[in-house]
Amino acid sequence: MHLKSLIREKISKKYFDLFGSDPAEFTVEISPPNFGDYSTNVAMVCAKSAKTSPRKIGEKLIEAFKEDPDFEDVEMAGPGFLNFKLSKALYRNVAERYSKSVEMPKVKPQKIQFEFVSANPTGPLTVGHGRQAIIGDILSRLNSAIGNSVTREYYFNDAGRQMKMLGHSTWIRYNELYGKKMAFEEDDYVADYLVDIAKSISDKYGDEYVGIWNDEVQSFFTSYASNEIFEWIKRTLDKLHVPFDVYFSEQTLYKTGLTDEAMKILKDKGYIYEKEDSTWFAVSKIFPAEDDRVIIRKNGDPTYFFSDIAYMLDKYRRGFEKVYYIWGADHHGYIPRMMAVSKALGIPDGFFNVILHQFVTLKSGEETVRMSKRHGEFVTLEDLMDTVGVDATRYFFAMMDPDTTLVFDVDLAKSKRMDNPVYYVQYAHARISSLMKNAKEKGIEYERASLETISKDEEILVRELDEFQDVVITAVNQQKPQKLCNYAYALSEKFHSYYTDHRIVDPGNMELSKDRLKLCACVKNVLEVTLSIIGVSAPEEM
RNA sequence: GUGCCUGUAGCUUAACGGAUAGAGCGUUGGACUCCGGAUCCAAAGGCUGCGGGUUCAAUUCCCGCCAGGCACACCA
Repeated sequence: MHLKSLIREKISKKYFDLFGSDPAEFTVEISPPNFGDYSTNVAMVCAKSAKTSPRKIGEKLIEAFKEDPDFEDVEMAGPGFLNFKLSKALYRNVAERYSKSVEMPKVKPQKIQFEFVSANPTGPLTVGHGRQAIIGDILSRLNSAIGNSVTREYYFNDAGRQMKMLGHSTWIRYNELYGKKMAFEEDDYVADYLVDIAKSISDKYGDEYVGIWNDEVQSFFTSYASNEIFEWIKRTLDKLHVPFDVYFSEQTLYKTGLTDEAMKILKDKGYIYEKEDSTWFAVSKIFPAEDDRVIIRKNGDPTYFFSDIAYMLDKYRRGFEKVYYIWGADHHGYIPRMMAVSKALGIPDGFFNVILHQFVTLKSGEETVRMSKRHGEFVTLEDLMDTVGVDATRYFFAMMDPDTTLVFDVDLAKSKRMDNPVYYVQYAHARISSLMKNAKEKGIEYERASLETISKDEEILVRELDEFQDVVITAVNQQKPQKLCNYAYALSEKFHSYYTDHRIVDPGNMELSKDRLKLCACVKNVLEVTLSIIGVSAPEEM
């Protein structure tokens, strides 16, 4: 059993026996050095309800644990912490388990959805999308791993104004190829990648569209360009190892009649009204401080917000218990109106969730690269991956709290030196792999080692191994992928330190060697699982 | 002006409300005739932006300031 859980259960039970009630919420954690192995604050948090002092509670618990063979020693220290020293047998059990496999904690399964990236096919993915892709991907991996049923979804607008501008811009580039200069319209896309697409059209269809602009040409250029770009986006995601289960097109909502249905529901409930020739959704009826929003424009075109309403209804109808929208921080103003939508549609609280992440800038040397999509001056996600590699790209996006702005240090990510955390962690794994190989060559079989020689320094490692489940749960609950990176780093750190102080494969002491190898195998297993969730490779050699 | 996010060592940052705020870079000084030196050990460097409050205990929770980022469209 997980050591902390074991200690926790023993405390709860003893406490109930002694005081006739359950203890208040308390913690069990790894002690600081020289305070035993694990410590709890139970005596302090229960003092008030038990109407006695922490010291008295602690003394009684210590007395009650005297005969427990799992605890070699229990002491009280500081303001009332109880510090436990665990038996060797417990440590052996834990190590034994991790040497075989790494179990994921399991939760009551839920059907959940993560919707992320969702970039419209008007241009390549940027580094900002990259951050979002990694956050979404890791949270998806985590939730699948603990037993939830996860759908990864990519939503895109394939109707509407932006698409039209994309088609028009491509057509202009196409005409340029034939020497016909035309003016871009105000919101057209001027970026260079459209030149390539125009060339490809020219290669296939020649000059048949030069100087001709009508609805048919419009729709041809729009769909040609968006298809090309979408393929490009998908290749990039593939390269980044971010798969999607569903690519959901906005048009579907209109084709299936879901938009009409959503409109009817909201109308019946009185959330829809007409004003100034437009149709409005009454956000203020739910959140008085918020402004109402237009869903059908004067010209009869629906806004994207209207699609989003129907899309939420669709998600709900599909039976998800929870949906997560992962958005860049610039979208945060969208949250209240979407929350209002979920309430207006009668969707239960807890269904609609948003995970926001702050922006990304790139740093190379002293120079900070600013993103400017508008002028076609931005670094694509693909360029970044080609420069620093997939592992570093993923790790660097994963290792920072989504709530903080991320300065992506390109030079650091590229470096194969010790200051690069990716290599530090991978190096630990490669080093252990090398040990295993070494042992194999010498014919040392360690799988069935007894672990009798386990002592203080090994226990440090075992405690760190046993943190794994907690880290996973915390990462999921707080939606913080960086917890995994921090953990992988901490475990690697403890291994490197252990390695330096102890000779693992010692021909002069076979029993010790086997025990140590077995322990290293545990570390390797946990590192592999952790890295696999981060989506970074665990190399045998580097 | 309103809302959201963030202020921790010179730099990048960690810390389910817990004990002496933990790392890396940089600086200084050390460690393999032996398993991968891409490693390890040590030193120096902190009124955790400021001021209140809650608590046995606050970097963490609450309130007010200050600073930076972002958003406030019939664009997404």
